[in-house]
Amino acid sequence: MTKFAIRVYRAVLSIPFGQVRSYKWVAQKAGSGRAYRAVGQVLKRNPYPLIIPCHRVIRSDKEIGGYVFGLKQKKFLLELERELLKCLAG
DNA sequence: CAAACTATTCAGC
DNA sequence: GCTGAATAGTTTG
Repeated sequence: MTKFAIRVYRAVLSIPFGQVRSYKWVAQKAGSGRAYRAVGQVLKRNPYPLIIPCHRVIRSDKEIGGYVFGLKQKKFLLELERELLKCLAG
């Protein structure tokens, strides 16, 4: 657990429901906008991949980077949140 | 401290 | 659309 990791977790947890951010975004909030690589590292090695919405973090190209449980799950969660958002919002 | 690793991103063709 | 180069932090020896 490092300061950078904590910052990354806070940034990721700050992502609203149904929303997605890029690693660069998280890295910037974490402190260094050029540590997107480290962000991925910290995310993949995060102590609690469940309490952290790491599935809301995707590549800048809108591409799925990776996921602890599998890319399919990540995509599924993203689509699920969008669908749920539509049901809740409108 | 140094080397290796990484769920990325930008630039050139 | 693909290939090559660059950045910053964690991890391991």
